Amino acid sequence: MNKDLPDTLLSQTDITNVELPDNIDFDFLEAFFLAYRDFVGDADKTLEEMGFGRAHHRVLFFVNKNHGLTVAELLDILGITKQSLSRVLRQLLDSQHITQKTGRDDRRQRMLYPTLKGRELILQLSTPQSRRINTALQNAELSDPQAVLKFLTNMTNASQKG
Amino acid sequence: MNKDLPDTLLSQTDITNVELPDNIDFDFLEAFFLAYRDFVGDADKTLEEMGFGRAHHRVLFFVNKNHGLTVAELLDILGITKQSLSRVLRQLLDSQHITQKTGRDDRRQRMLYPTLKGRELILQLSTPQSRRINTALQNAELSDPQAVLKFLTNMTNASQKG
DNA sequence: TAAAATATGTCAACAGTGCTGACATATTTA
DNA sequence: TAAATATGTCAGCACTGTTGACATATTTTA
Repeated sequence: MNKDLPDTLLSQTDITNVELPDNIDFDFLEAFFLAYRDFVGDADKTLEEMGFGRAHHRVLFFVNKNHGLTVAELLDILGITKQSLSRVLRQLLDSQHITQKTGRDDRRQRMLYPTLKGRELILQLSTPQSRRINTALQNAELSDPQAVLKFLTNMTNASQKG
Repeated sequence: MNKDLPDTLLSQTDITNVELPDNIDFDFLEAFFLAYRDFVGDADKTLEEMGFGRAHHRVLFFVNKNHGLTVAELLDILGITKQSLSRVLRQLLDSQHITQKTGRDDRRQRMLYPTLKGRELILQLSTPQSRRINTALQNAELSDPQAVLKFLTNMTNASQKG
């Protein structure tokens, strides 16, 4: 491949030693990526057995955490469009992991609730993730473990407004 | 939709108050998701202007962080297959953000390097992410900010082995 | 009350990024 | 020399995201 160029002699001006201004903690960026990669991976095996993907996990997670969530609120949290949500939510309704109730105040709204089946599934999905977090916290020898939660909360756009 | 059921009377056994064993910190799980969602979102606008996606970002990030990375090493870090990588890496090579050199020891290997153009791009992509992290760390009032990095490092599979 | 706005749902087409399987080339190792 | 390895490519497919268009039920506004 790329037989045109004698690639051991590829333009040395590209593989450059030019110093760029750089006050960026790449180690931290890397750690955040790797941490999240393995964190979400904890649930993959269970999800695959259910025929679900990570999108189902996220939907079920937030419905479980926030009983009575409306569709619009869920879309806002997930940061996706209703068309993206529809397929995944439809499957979770069909599989009876989630149920809907018509809104009391506003009958246009669909309030979402996890079923017992759904609650059991999200517990199963969350358990290895929670265990990973607890182990990581313990081994980090933090004087104040709550500070890590505060850091994570500060990372969201919503928190940066305040 | 779903006119068959009087959904205000949907099976109350599904919307259950049954207590499940639950020692899971859902707030922490949520915060981690939201933090990562907004963290990666920082780069989206720049990526879109370049005609790139988040996969390009990840590839360029690790090549920049680890000059001379081989393809196999990169695949291992990213946790994807070579077929998945190929399209993205091909585009980054074509756009001259990354260059290859044949391995010195093993001429089968392709050692990957960022070009000056690539280094400038990854700096541009990483700057808002780094700023977000620094602000979040400061506002978390940590006695030891390095402990957060340690926590994140502990979250990876590799670290859990030790 | 009629019209406009809102919340939700659905269809269609498409894009980005992952997967598996199969096969090819160059190079190194046994 | 034969087998193993590192890489690349093609084809087909799955999951999850997008936009645009349109429909229905309900609420709000004029």
